[in-house]
Amino acid sequence: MPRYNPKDVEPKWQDRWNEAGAFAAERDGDKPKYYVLEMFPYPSGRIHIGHVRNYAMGDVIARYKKACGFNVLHPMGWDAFGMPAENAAMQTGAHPRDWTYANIDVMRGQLKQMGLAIDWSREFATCDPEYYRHQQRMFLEFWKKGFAYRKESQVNWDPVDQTVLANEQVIDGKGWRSGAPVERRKLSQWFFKITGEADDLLAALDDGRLAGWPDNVRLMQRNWIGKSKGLQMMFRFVGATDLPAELADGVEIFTTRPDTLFGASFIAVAPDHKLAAHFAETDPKLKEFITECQKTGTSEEAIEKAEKRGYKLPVEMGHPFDDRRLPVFVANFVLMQYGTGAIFGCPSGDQRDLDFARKYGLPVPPVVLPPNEDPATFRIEDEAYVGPGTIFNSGFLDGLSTDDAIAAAIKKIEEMGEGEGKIQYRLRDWGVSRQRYWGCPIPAIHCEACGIVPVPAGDLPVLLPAVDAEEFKTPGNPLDRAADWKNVPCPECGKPGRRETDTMDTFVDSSWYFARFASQPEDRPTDKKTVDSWLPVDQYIGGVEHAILHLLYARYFSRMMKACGYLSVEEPFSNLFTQGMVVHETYLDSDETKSLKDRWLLPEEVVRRDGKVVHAESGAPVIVGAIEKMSKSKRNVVSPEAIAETYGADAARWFMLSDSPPERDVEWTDAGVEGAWKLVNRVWDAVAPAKGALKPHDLANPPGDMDEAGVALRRATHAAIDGVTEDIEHFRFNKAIARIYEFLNTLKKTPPMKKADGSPANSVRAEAFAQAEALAALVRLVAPFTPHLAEECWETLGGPETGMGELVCDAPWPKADPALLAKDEIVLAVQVNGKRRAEIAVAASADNETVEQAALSDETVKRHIDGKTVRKIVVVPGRIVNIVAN
RNA sequence: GCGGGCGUGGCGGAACAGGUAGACGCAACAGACUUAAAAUCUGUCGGGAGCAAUCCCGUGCCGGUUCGAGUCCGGCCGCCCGCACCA
Repeated sequence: MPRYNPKDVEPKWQDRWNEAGAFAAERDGDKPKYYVLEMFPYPSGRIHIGHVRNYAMGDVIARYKKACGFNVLHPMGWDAFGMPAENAAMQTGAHPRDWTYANIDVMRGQLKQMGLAIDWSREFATCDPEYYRHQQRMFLEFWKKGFAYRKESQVNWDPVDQTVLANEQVIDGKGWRSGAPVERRKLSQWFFKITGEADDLLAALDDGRLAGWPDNVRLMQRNWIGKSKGLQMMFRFVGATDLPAELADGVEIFTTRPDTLFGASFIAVAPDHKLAAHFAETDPKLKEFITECQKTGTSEEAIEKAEKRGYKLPVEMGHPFDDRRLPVFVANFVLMQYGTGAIFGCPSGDQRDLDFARKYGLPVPPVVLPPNEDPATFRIEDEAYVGPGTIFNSGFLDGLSTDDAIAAAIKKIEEMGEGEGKIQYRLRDWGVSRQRYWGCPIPAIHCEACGIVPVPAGDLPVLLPAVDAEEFKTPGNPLDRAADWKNVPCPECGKPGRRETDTMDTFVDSSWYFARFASQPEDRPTDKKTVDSWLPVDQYIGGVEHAILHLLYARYFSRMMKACGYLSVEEPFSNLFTQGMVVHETYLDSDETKSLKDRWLLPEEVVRRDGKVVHAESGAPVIVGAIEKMSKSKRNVVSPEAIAETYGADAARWFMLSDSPPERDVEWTDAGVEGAWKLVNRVWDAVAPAKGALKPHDLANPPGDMDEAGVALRRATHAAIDGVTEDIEHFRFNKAIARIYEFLNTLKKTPPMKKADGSPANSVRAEAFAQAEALAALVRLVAPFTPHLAEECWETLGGPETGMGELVCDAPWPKADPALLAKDEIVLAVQVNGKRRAEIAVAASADNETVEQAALSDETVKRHIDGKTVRKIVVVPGRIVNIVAN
């Protein structure tokens, strides 16, 4: 019997698929379409095993759906713009373009080695001018329609590197590379008006348009959009102020809790608020305080976690409902981006306000009485009460519920003409400007006379200028220094102008790539008819880390593209699956004289010897660290190439889908992949001796004279088909795999049916049929998971001669016969007072009375109810019997 | 800080919609084959008591609902992820 050798077999079938054009998607005939898409990779250098898991999942779906008769689109491309290429340029001197395309070449080869059923003819990278030129064209249209606009916003600025920093590049308030304290700086930037679609983006989460999305992702998006109803109102200064006219009116605040207005004890504005800026002009200490606040990063997390601090302004404000005077602070926990950048503080009803009030000795009047509390004894100590209750200490609101009080307070303020009920969103407009080189240039020209002018459509694309690789080692944005490129005449007046040097956020690139995969006309982003024939994506698969931004931006982008006539769907992804990460142990060299950075060891540098973990070469002890997401910095990565080299792509794919549920993290272990390798061989060992077994049988016509063993095998076969099909449909790959194991165990335990001895001829024919059917099913069931192995088995069994398909990837998915799934006899557990005491076998069709009698007559059951009175018998048909006795 | 997720044998996990906890895999142990090892095959495998039949305990912790709770409810504890310029 030939040994299975993936090194020969896998490339052989990859070539055969290629020659046959097996995975080209074509919109012809009357087959229904199915679009499977995995989030495309960033070309970071090499494929890691996390990619293998992601793409293996999509591949199972693609191959399964193809077998089920769908016309499948399963494309691949590269999310190729972004910071790592520029970081690499700074470190190694390689030009981002060269670095990126070289990485793509390597990674394409690695993906092909995995045997994915991908239509490679549609591949592109987002840094291809042929892709981003269309993005520029859409940008101009969005601009014209008012979807794109400019406004000022805050960024993290590194004064040494002369660059804007991502939040992840700010560590303890300092730039990651320069170590210089980060400043917050205002820049004029481009935005997409995503808030204009906030309502529809929110509505679609619940109206069925995203029924195929996981609840947790929809919830995260709902929270992100953060629709809240509240009150926007003015607080007025007490007495005369010498403030300029635009500030003298007072401070406009937004609150979701107008019911707690009587609990107000201060007013606070954000450090970026214009009122703060005004007083800072004449107050150096305030100026210093604001600068201090700006050293906190721009992330919401950093701001929320920082100690609550404030600076008191020399003004006071009146309470709208009584004659109290409230102090006014500049406070570091008030966010300028949300609401109006100003709040009223109610310490008894908000933890941040309470912390602040305690720190600055402000009063804490309680105004919401929790249920079952006595107003005489209720006190706020260290915890604010944020829940519902009855309003007290609150004048005209006393005795109302929180909900009623909210309505009453809004009504009153509206009557007073001091404000109105308002809906606020947490969602902010999408800032798409990036002060970087390696991104899609924003097609605009600044002109002293004409302002900001669009690049004429005929002049597109605005290509990135050729920049010397050395340029990236100089601080700042190379585009700013590319004089030849930057200095151009204004397209409107012809006077000297300069190009916009901002490039687009890479989330823009990934917001429409799925549409471009479906349709790639040369002269426009998409051909509407073609793209509509494929969209929406039927199954989108990717990491949960994209649950909010990428998926929300893509949803918004579809709406903009629809408005411009490029496609017809609002929601581009009808079903979403978010898979977990691949994690691995980390290993640390025990030599503490080295810097931590240099002590991390690759998994292949480490071996387990006599229960100890040691360095493979030196034998020195190794510290086993936490199990973490695979990352370059901790070196806990395994190379898919090395795995494929040793065990083959099939084993790697199988392992990545077995054991752990796909939505959960999976730990990569050597033992695990060895287990998968064993499986590959067990399948081969089951198939190889049955060479040509399929040819003599017509699987559609089972013989009628099957004996018991044959019927048992057929039942197992059809149970496996049924179970695996259900499991794949529901993304339970780990369970599908468990069922395949079960089936294979049964198959192996069934004695060989082609007997050479004197068995009756009919029986041999019938049993051989059962076995052929089992093998044909087995091979097709494993095909989505281990496609190369399946092809080799299919050929060996004589599959091509059955008329089902030359290749198993073209063969139809097996169908379970319901008649073989039904059981005649079932085993029921019998409980006495809720504890399992016995099992009884009854006919599947037995009625409750029969079941009760069978249960009561069981010896063990009798013993347990002896001397007691049976009070009740619960019979759950097909499941359990519970006898209640005392 | 806010939001989301997860806690089941030595390990990854299974358990449908409240109905036999531990499917399937890994590891481990015992045996077969082998000069030997690897590979392969067979068996055992949550803890405890018992020769056995069988019984007691057991799904992070405390409490509740129910004939019946890993699953539902309330309260804790622990771990992981996201938070707008990483992709």
